[in-house]
Amino acid sequence: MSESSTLRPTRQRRAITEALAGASDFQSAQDIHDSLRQAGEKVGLATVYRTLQAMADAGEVDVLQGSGGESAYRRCSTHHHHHLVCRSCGRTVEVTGPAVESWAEAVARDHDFAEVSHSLELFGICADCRQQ
Amino acid sequence: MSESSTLRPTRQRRAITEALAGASDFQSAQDIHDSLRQAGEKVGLATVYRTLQAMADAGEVDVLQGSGGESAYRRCSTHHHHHLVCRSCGRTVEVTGPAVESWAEAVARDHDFAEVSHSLELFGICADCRQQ
DNA sequence: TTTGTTGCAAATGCTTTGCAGTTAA
DNA sequence: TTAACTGCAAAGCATTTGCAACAAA
Repeated sequence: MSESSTLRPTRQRRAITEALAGASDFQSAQDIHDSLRQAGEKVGLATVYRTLQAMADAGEVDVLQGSGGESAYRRCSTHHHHHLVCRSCGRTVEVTGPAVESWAEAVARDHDFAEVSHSLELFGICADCRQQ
Repeated sequence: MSESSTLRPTRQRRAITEALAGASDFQSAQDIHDSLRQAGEKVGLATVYRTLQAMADAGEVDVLQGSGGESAYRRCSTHHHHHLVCRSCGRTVEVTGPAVESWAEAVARDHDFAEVSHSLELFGICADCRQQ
């Protein structure tokens, strides 16, 4: 938990950042660890976890909760948005939903809740996967 | 994974169902196990997990993915809806969002995705928790 | 030098499973 | 009797943490 102290740009940190930049879809910490391995970069698994967590705290990456207790990370634009994920191939599309945002706020107001945030993910089968 | 075979109404099964019925909010498998313990019902933790999973498969309960790799269960009305959960006390309110449903369908259509489902949860601080 | 970082291995914590005994049908 | 169900304890997994060696500032 290194608060907002000093973050050092180390080799490992850079490698992980690049691995995320190169991937188009969500990847688990272990996926990233494997990628780095194959790319010849030696980075400890614990370091991958720690770094990913730090990046998530800093809002540099998005976190998606898998159903098996594992988290998937993805480098993301900073503005608020959601994802449409293909259940079959994992392809991900970034989507925004103004309608949802305002709806969420209205609901929160109705029930007198403050500091409302929301998590929303859409799942389906993409056109490509349907064809075969 | 006992498909659509025969489901037997046992003492344990009943106890778990009642524990869920008595609770108003989401509870983890372990929470339920504890409740049963205190209520004098002796049910194995593994059984609680197996039963909860079976009920989830049957659509009798809702499953919420916690951030720490743990699942929370709740007896739920069968119609489609979402939840507004208090981050502080855990109080849960069931909400529906016609706007969200139609938005989700529209997005899916735009990107040519089929069989679209979505998971949506709202989190905030309820009025009671804010007062203290 | 000082302090954040890293790697490894050990330790967590939640959930699943193997197996033998138990129970509903 | 038979096929599910149960409990216990032993895995299984993803993730976290302690600690000594390291590296950036």
